[in-house]
Amino acid sequence: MPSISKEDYLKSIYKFQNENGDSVSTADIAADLDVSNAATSDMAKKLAAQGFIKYEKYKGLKLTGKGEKIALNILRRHRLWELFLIKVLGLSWSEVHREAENLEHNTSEFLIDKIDELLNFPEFDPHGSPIPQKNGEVPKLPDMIPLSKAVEGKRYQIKNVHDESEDLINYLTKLNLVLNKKIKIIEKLNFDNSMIIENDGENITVSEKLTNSVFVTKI
Amino acid sequence: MPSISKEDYLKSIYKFQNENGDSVSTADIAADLDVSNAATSDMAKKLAAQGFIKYEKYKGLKLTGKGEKIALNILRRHRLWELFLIKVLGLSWSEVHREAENLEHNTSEFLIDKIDELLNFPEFDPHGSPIPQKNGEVPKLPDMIPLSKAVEGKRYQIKNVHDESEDLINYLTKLNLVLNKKIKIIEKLNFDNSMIIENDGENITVSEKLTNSVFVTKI
DNA sequence: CTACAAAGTTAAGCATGCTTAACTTTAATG
DNA sequence: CATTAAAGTTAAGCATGCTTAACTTTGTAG
Ligand SMILES: [Mn+2]
Ligand SMILES: [Mn+2]
Ligand SMILES: [Mn+2]
Ligand SMILES: [Mn+2]
Repeated sequence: MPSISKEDYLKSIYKFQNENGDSVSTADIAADLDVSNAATSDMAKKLAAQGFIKYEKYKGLKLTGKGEKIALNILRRHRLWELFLIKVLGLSWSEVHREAENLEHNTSEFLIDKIDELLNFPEFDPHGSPIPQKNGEVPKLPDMIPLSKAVEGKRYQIKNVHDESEDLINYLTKLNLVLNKKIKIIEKLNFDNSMIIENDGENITVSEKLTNSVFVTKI
Repeated sequence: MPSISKEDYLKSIYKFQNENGDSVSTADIAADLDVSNAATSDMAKKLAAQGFIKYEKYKGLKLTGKGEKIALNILRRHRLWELFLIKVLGLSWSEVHREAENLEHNTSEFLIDKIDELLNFPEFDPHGSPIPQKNGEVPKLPDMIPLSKAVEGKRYQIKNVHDESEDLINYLTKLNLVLNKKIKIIEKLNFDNSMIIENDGENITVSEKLTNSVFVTKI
C-alpha cells in the first residue's frame, strides 16, 4: 500500500486528469497539494518506479491502471466519510471535507464497507460528486455546465459544487445555494462576469469565482 | 500538537504509569510500541525537551501535567471511537481496537465531541475502561481484581478486559465471557495456574494468561 | 532560428522516526 | 567491594517527504 502522501498525490493526479483529460503537470499537483514543484518532481519518479503513474520528464504525469485504482479507492473513502459525517454525525456541509481528508487514509477497507452499507450504497457525496463503488465503477454525473456558462432567462438546478474551499461552501450555505436547488438566471454582467440569479424568489448577485465552481443542469 | 508517534508514546507511558505507578522504563514502552529501546531513548529526549515528560537518563520516564493531558485526550479519542464503531457501525468487540489505534490521531476535537454527544457522554468503553471526559476527568473504575486472584467457590462479575490482543478478545467472545458477565470460580489448579469457572451453567477451563487479563468484581 | 521567460528537474540539505552495533550505567552476586 | 549481566544510551546510518537554490528544457515572440 502506498503511504499517505502518495495516496494524496494519486488522488490529485486523478482529479486533474478527470477534469482536463490526459496528462497532468507537476505544477498543478504542487499547487493543489501545497508543496513545491521540486517535491512533486521527486514524488513523480517514485510513483513511476512503483508503477502507479507513467512519467516522462517535462511531459507530465499520467495514472496507470494500478494508480487509478488507488486514486478511486481514496476518493471512495473520502466521499463516503463526507456523507457519513453529515448524515450520521450532523456535521455541516463545509466541515466535512477537511475531516475526510485525514480519515480517508486511516480507515480499513472493512470499516469503509460498513459505512457504505449503513448509507445504503450511495452514488453521490454531499457535494454531488460520484462515489466510486466497491467494484470500481464510478456513477455517471448528469451533463453539467459551470453556472458561469448558463444562459440568461433560463432555469437550472445545482448538481455539483467544488468542495475544496470551506469559504465557498460557507458562502453558498448562507445564500442557500445548496445541492439540487433550482435557480433562474436573471442577468449576466459583462463588466466583471458576475451574475444576477433568482433563488427562493429573491435576486442575488454572485461573482465569477462562484459561478465557475458551481455546476448545473438545465431544467 | 505532537506528531502521531509522540501521541502513541505518551499514551503508552500513561498506560504503564497508570498500571504500575511512578516512572516507566524505556524497555516497557519499546515493547509496547514494538520499536527498539534505542528509538525510545531517542524519543524520551525529544518528549522531555518539549515538556511532555520528565526524563532522567537510566531513571525512567514520567508524564508532566502537559503530557498527561495529551495522553488522556488520545485515550478519550480511542475509547470513544471504539464505542462508536460497535454501537453505530456494528463492528465486533475484537475489531475496534485496531481501527481506533489509527482514528485516534486523525479526528478533529470537534468531531470527537460530536461522537461523545451522539453516544450520550459515555463513561466506559467496550472493554470496560474509563473514557476521559472533555473536562479531563477520568471516571472511576470499581475495585477490581484480576480473575487470577479470584477465590474458589465465590461469584464474580467481569468488569474490564485488556483490549490489545485481538486473539484474546476473540477467544473471550467464543467463550461468551463478555463484559458484565457473572461467573463462579469452581477450582484453581496450582499445577499451571489455570482455573475452572462456571459460565452459562457450564464449566470451562481457562489459562493463566487469560485470567491475568480479565478483571472482575466480587458479587 | 534565436533568445529568453516560464516550466520543470536536479542537487544539497533538513526533520522525523526508525534501525543495528557499540558503548555506558546500574544493580545484583558472590 | 569487585565482577558481571542486564538495562539503557549513544552513534551512525537509512527511508520518507519536504525545502531552497541552481540548473535544464521547452516553447514562443521577435
Ligand atoms: Mn471532499
Ligand atoms: Mn488526504
Ligand atoms: Mn482499545
Ligand atoms: Mn495510535
